[in-house]
Amino acid sequence: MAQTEGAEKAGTRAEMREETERQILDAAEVVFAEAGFGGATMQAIADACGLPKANLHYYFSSKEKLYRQVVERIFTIWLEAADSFETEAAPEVALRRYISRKMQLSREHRYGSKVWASEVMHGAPIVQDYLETTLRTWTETRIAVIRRWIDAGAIRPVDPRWLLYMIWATTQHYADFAHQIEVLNHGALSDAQWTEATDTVCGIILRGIGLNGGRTGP
Amino acid sequence: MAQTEGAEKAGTRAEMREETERQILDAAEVVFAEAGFGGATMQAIADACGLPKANLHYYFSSKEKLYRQVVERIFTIWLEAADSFETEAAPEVALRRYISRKMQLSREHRYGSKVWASEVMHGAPIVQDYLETTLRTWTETRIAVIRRWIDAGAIRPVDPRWLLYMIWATTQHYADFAHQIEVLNHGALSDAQWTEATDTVCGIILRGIGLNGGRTGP
DNA sequence: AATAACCTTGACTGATTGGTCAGGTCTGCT
DNA sequence: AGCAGACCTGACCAATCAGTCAAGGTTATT
Repeated sequence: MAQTEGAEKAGTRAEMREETERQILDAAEVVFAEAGFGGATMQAIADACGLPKANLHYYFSSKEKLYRQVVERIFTIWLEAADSFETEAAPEVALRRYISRKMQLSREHRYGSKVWASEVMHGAPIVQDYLETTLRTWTETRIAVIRRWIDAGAIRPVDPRWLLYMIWATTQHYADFAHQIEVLNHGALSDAQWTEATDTVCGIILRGIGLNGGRTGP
Repeated sequence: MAQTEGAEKAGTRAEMREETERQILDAAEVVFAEAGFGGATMQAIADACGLPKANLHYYFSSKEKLYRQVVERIFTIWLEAADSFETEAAPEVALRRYISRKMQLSREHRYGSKVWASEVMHGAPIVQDYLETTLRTWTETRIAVIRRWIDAGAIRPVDPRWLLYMIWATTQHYADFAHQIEVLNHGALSDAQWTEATDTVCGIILRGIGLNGGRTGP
């Protein structure tokens, strides 16, 4: 009974193991996001997913290993979203889609975003290599794309780096500073507000680099 | 000798106490920023300012009290910078000055910004009341100012909230994600890069809300 | 049914950490 | 000089936490 816990359907051994690991990772993501790596305790994570602490150590040999897997999972999701920055599309289309996707991610993966932010803020002790390899490569290809747009006169000449940082900062702010935003908003953002915020962010950035990004005419 | 430590000039008792407290707060700011509240240890802070741990407890009764003072000091600096958003100036002047000031703050108070970000990310357990009073009031007055600009047709109609969040996010990103930026940049940003980033951020945002914010013509 | 492999868990441990305290030192004042 | 009050600190707790372990339970396979 203990193994076929709750409402989950029993599957093969491998499926059940995967399911349990996912539950632990989900709980760990929230706890790490809310307390930071140092402030999080294995007991708190165990409580959050209703498992005894010793069981966590059966699936993840150490707190650091568990944390590493949480961060790696976030990075994977980030990478998938990064693909929505299509290098072949027109700047207006590519940027609008990328910004929208990142806003959606901030809404759906608030805790993941916070863990990533926390990790980078603390000097990326775990994911330093990702920054130097995957992220750097991705960034350089996108910088090249933006440069081409500039050379073609499609957008105003701005250093692509500052533009990318602006997009990352603005979109991730809605996850990382969600608490502050919700205090100022007297509650969580509504569907309409998320849409409006996304449109506004797209509008300002696109218009800011010389595109007629707004919904209404110039 | 222990009391007239290092190169500091001896002053009155009160001055020396203030000086020591400042040293501790400076060290604590860095340690809290780099390790988070939970990951920071009093011993690490003590080492960072070259004082025995017991001495820290003489000046600050508990880790939480020390942390609170660090956060309060940051909030004060933030408030002073917030004054550079002059409510009487033209939108282009007010916004450009405010953004520039915030960029400068990100450069000069990286650790403070990180502590604030961390505090808010974890649900503002210490500064919740500041968010609900001071920050909310400040934000509401600036929203009113921006609304007036919109009504006067000075800037395009955008919800002032999303604009403010964009400014906060973008400027603070240069402090909170400094590590990531420096990895991608292969080193710290130069004076010229800071100036260029500031100009670009100002340019995109001002242009994005319908002002001719760039240095060059339209 | 027997067996081996896998999973679960309460109880335990060594190490770390926030905080305390007694006894010492220094400073300013009379 | 002598005293009171402020300051300093090594040594010391009690609590907490990551990680261990042995014993028991469950499942798949033959």
